[in-house]
Amino acid sequence: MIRTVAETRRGRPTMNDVAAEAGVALKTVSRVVNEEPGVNSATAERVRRAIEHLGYRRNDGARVLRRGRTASIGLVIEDVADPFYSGLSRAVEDVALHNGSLVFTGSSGEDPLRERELVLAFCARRVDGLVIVPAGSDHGYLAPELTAGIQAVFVDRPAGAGLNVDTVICDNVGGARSGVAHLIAHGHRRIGFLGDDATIFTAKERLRGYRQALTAASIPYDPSLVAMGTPDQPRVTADITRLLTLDDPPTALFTGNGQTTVTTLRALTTLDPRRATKATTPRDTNTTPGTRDSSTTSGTRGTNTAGGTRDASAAPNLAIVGFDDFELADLLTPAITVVAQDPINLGRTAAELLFRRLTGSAGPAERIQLPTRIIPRGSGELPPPR
Amino acid sequence: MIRTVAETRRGRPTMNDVAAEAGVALKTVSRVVNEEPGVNSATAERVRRAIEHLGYRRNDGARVLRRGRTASIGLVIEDVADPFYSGLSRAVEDVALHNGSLVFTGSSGEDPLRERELVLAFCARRVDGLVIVPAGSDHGYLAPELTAGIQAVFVDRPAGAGLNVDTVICDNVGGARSGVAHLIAHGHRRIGFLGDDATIFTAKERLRGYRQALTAASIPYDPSLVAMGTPDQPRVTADITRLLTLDDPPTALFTGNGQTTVTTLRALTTLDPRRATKATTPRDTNTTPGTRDSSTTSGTRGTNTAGGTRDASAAPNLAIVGFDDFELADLLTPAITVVAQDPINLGRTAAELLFRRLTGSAGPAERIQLPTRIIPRGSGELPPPR
DNA sequence: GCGGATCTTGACAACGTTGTCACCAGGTCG
DNA sequence: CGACCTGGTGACAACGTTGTCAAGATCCGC
Repeated sequence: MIRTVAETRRGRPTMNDVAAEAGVALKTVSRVVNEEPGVNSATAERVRRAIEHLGYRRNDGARVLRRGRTASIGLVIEDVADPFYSGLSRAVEDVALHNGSLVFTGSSGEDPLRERELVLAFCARRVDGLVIVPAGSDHGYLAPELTAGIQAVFVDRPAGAGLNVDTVICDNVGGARSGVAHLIAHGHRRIGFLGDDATIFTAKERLRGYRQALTAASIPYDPSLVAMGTPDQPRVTADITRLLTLDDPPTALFTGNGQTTVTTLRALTTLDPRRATKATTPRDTNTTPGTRDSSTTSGTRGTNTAGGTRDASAAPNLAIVGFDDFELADLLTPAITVVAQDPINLGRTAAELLFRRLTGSAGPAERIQLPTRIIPRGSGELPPPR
Repeated sequence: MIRTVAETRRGRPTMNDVAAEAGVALKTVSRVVNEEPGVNSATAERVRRAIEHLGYRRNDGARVLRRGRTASIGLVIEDVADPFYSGLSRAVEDVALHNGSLVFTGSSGEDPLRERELVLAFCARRVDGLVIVPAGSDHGYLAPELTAGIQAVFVDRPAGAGLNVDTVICDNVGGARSGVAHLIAHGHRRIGFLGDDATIFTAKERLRGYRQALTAASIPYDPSLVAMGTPDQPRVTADITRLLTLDDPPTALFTGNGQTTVTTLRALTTLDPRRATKATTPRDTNTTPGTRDSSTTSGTRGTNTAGGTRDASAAPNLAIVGFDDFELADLLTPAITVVAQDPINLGRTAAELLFRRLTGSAGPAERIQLPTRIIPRGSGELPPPR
């Protein structure tokens, strides 16, 4: 009995090992593995048995080197753990699967440097294409990649100036405008705006929508009603306290993204016992899924709620409309009215566009805008106190 | 002036092109790119300029082929869009980044076949290691990979029989036991159990914990109080209706995972107007983030709540304890008491174990069990009606 | 001025696959 | 019977890197 070298070798068997085992040439194994026609069925069977016996698996790395396409794409988002992006992520993954592609996923955490590192690492792996939720605004580093033929689609936010790439975003201005108009239609004229950090594209756009709605209703814009920043609990609580202790406090709030909405609700519960579910059982955040980062989202304990001379709990029936839908919005009391965008649609549309490009679709860069829609649930229909 | 071929060529420049441009040998470029010592600084500078000029990036695929390690790992989970798994996913990603590795992510969707496909695709890409939340129970297909030297760590659920791999799970039995004991301590003796599909490991374990708690309190086990299955709205609503119309209905519910808890709350809101936030504004699920799949999670509209002869809305103050914490549990009315496990810790622990193996740690397969803890918030402390 | 050490550089094979081309045996057709 | 095709197979180069080894230049001490 002949024992081949392969059987005793360390590590992965190669096509060569299989060929030796089956007594054929390397190329014949290649043909069998790739199901190319023109192999005698008896030979093929012998090869397949050898493959089975040795536990051979094709090395796709080497294959890629030879053929060019890697059948993989890179996905850079802000944070996989954020429900908005994880929905988007899943949609991209599904489209990729459908196109026979694998997905490298990476979270930038709003850090332009990390975004860049991730993108370049993906490019070094020679992914066929990229889906990017940009953190930074300078994407000059992408230019060489693009001219080298890598396809990229930006989602949720556009690319920095000077980069001509496909983009899929939602109608931030229109969505915010309609959400604020909804509050105005229910009688509100003093409407607070709580937004994400002002450097973020979507935050700026939504503020723009807010102002448009005010203008359309001939309500003057009052900067003191606007607060923007990262949606961590202390900051939001402080901002809300400031808003509610104004001489002429808002009767309604428009919150600029999902995280901010949730943080706002938690702040209001802390500030206003009448709204509070159970004042003695503070939230324990350490193990909560879906938070951005355990260090940025601190608990409600010990937040600096003491503040102005007026009582911040003077607004028990503050109306609220939030941008972004979120799980359980319907089960809160009152249920939360939202301007919903569709992360799954966003991801799917972007990925489909990418694969269309990869299969040869030419033409100038597209900019697709997806609609939003209002889902009234109660919190946005509360009238102002008279 | 000499124009090199590289400048006019299509596609990516290679080290060869850079070498030609800089007037050095291929190997010298390799040294510069990899920051190996022993290159004259003037030469190195010339090479760097050529790299810059051509927009060269190292092809990591070829590099991998030569060196063996791919500096990438594969992550297979149930669904990236599920907040539990997306938290886990983010933790794995962070550890990978910290170890200079990229992550291929894939969702199995509880389909053993897809799990297998994903794992094998990752192996074909020669990932260094795998973190797997198994969907199936037969992992024979992994054996050749393991003997070939691929490291694997199973998370959240153990591997199928006969596979000796590292495993990180949480204390499902103990967690469920303590959650149910908590209800018993508050006076309940008729406690319903709503669990995930009975084929899923964690679901079985938690049912075991439920039974242990009953036994410890000398309460007989009543199978009619147990309902298991995929946590889609119609099924859960039907099950709850059945439980509440029993001759001797439960005064408390223990829900076996996050999705089931949420679905249960939604069902109760539908069934019991006294619990309902606003009966006229049904939830609109189409755009909600974090749902398992838009087809499995249907809205509450049109669910078959009509059923038994008794009134299913007869339990306004049903106590509830849920397995898994979830965002907003603290803001519901009443706030929801949960047995929290820590998906981030789960992911981090698994990934760290994987990288310890990859850096040479030998020894027998470990089985790490992480603790859970109860977070009382109100719903689990409601007494039974007298 | 010579043997040897040091520094810098390059030629070449190898990683595991696929594309190209050529070869051989056997059959078909004119 | 020779030209031609066809089905099956294999030899070989190439993909873009890195590891090994060796060679040439320069410098040291004696």
